[in-house]
Amino acid sequence: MSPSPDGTAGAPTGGPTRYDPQAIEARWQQVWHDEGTYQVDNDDPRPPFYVLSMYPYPSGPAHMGHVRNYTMGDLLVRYRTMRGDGVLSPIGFDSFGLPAENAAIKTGTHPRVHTDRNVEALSASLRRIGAVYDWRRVVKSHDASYIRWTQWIFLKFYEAGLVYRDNAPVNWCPGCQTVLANEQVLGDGTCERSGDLVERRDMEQWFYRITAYAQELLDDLDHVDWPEKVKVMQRHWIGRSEGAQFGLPVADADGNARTDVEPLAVYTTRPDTSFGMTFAVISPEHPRVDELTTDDRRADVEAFRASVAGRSDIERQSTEGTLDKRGVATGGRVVNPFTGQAIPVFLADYVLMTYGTGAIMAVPGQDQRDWDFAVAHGCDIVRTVQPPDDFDGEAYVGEGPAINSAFLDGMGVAEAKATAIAWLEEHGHGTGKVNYRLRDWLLSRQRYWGCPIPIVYCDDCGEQPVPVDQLPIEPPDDVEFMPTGRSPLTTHEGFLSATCPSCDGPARRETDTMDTFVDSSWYFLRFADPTNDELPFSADAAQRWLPVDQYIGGVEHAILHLMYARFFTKALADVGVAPKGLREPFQRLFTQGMIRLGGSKMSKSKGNLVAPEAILDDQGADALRLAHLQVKPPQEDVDWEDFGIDGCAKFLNRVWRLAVPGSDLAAGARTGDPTEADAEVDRATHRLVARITDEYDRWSYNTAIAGFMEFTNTLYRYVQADDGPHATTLDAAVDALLLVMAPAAPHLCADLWEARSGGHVHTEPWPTADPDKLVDDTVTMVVQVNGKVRDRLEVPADVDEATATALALACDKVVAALDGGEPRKVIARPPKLVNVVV
RNA sequence: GCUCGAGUGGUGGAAUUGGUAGACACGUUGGACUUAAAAUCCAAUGAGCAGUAAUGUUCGUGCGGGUUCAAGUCCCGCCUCGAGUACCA
Repeated sequence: MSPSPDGTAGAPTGGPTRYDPQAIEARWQQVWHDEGTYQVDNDDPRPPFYVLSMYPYPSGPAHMGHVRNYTMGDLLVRYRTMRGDGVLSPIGFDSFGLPAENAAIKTGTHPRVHTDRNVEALSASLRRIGAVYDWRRVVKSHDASYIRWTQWIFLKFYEAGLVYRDNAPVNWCPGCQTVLANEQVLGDGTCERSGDLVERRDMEQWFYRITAYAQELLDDLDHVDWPEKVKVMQRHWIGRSEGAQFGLPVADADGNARTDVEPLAVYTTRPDTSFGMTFAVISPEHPRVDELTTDDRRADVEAFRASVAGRSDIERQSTEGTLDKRGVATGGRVVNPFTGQAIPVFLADYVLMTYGTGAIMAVPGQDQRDWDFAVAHGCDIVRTVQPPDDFDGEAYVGEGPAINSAFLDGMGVAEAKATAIAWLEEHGHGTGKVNYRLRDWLLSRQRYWGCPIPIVYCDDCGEQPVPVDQLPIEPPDDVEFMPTGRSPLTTHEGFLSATCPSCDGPARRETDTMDTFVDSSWYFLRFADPTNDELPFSADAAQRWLPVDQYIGGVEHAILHLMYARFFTKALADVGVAPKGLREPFQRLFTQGMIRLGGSKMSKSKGNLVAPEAILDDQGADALRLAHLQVKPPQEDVDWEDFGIDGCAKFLNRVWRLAVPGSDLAAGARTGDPTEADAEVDRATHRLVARITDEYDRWSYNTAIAGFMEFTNTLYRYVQADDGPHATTLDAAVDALLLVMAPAAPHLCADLWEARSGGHVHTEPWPTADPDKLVDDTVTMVVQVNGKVRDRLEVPADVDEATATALALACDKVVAALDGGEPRKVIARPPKLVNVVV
């Protein structure tokens, strides 16, 4: 598919030069870089517009997923620049992380060396696909200048009470030798990175208090222009529920409520069904298990707790297994405050200590799981909502009037809830309560290649934040990587030993580092002010550029990165670092689909990567970019097998032969008065501009590429028609094509534009369409009989309804269908359609 | 189970408010150019039926109903595939 060695053999009679992607692409990449075409200063007079593609983990040269992502971002950067905006287009590298450390263990190469090498390789790839950035603003997570501010922000949050240390049951990945955040554990209980089965361990860990923002994180989703899918996922993850929390007094041997011990707190979303509570269930990890267990049941309870402790999370969460085996009676009883009845307390593994109060009221009449449990353990079942007459199921969870519920009887669910909560509050049993599924963000990792947590431990003063003037705390370079996978920080004396900032006595340093999602939670703010050495960024710079006008990335970050970055932005604003009014980091989000090969996601770990190099060497960057844009709507996943690189390369050749100065295709061009054919090409040119503008604006890149091709086909027919082209009409048409294609195929368009007109196509203003030229004088009107197309007529574009009707009724087909009779009805939608009903 | 999203020619897809279904591309076929091939250019290409042909005609957007003059598009009920989530009380 590469041009034939003798170059011009392919053109009808040959152009003065041939389309040589290698030569022009390298040259223009150099021009954009040397001239700083896409550098933008913070006092740029143009309207600010911030385009950001998620910064990549530097895993080596770009793969196809990168190409797709950064091509789309680049198209937008170039398009908005031509529209007259001062576009901030930064790039950086998410350069901390486990792969570099694993490589060090395997090959002995230091993660810093490995990472720097990969950053270089990836930077070079990005340049080679023609993506343009303000390279002065590069940010790398592992740079000392970035670590410093990541740690500074940690301390700022520490001061504000948004960071804390706690002993908690955590997710431990044996493969990664570190703990993971809840968000990094997949639904099947495996690590999202290594695929290993995640274990439960109790460890001292650091947390960001993201739950303090649960409600705001939920509410502000309404104010961002994001794909609904992503918003739904976040809402689900935050998991707000409204209900009531109240106490169940512990019962004595006679079943009376004791007043000398704390009632057992339960949380429910269905306080309206409380009269149907016939037992309670608590988590095996609940601190009051011992207290509630009677002596005769203690052996069974202990055995049950031991069996649960030995089970993995997946086993425990599976719905397999009979419920009687998954729960055990404690022998203890509590009192249902609504009925005054004593009810038994069970232990069951499905009650999680980490949600609500770790204890639930069980209402078998309205909850299927409670129903199953009640049947297995012989508990009473009382319906408190009247099911419809035709209901033949077990638990009824639908709407209906309350029954068997004293003062709630007859009320609907919503009213009964409110009344039950009011009753609880009035009698001091409890209150209405909102709960969230979202947990605090576990940020510590037992790894070397990450941002160290700036804390020291002093025997006398305890946990102490590192003074900010000692930042950054960098991971030391003189370390050995052990095949055990244990972080070398834990054995590095030079790193470990520190001085207590409070008493100047000896202290030891925290050896955990931060989750790399911490780094990516504020990098977009650093881009606004990347060299600031007083602050992570100035509020003014953030005010100018943030929120990001268009953020672009993979949907795989829908929960993790995007939730964390939102939290950081809000918290940074609240601690006075970011502008007060900056509540969201990314105003608009576009999530592009991933690339599959052989049915599975293309990824390094699957070993099914297609390297772009061979294509760049052969058909060139513009052809590869076009193929990515054309193959499918950008938000959808795509199979590599469906890419049409050759077709795109062929198309670029067609454009080249048409547009290159001295092209034989334009050789016989006429001058003088334009003909109707010329006027039609002129109108097509204006329609192209209008169409592409609209399609770029709504991310319909695949149809935009089709638009280029369609228009090019039109021009080929035009230049090869008997009359030949009109010189100025053709020039205007080709110029317009080069302008609208410039964001998509930048090298080719830049080269042709320079050859034709001089100057840089990418600094030209975006063309505008003349509205008067968007419609033809005549249009094709469809004539239908009973909704079926029977004829097509050329009519004036401004034909009125009466004329259109008359023309339609005069058609042979219509006359035949009417067979002398009158139409029952005529629907006229001039000038597009007339439908005759007979 | 729940929540989203998607099902259109041989293939990827197009059709923004209901108004010519299949743009554009790939593939295939034919023609031009060539000693030949490649490349290039031009043309045809949803399926069926009738016709030498121009053409005519029927069917056709996962399945079954419905609304409408008119449905890929709206409504109801299903099926299949994909994604997310999963005992969250």
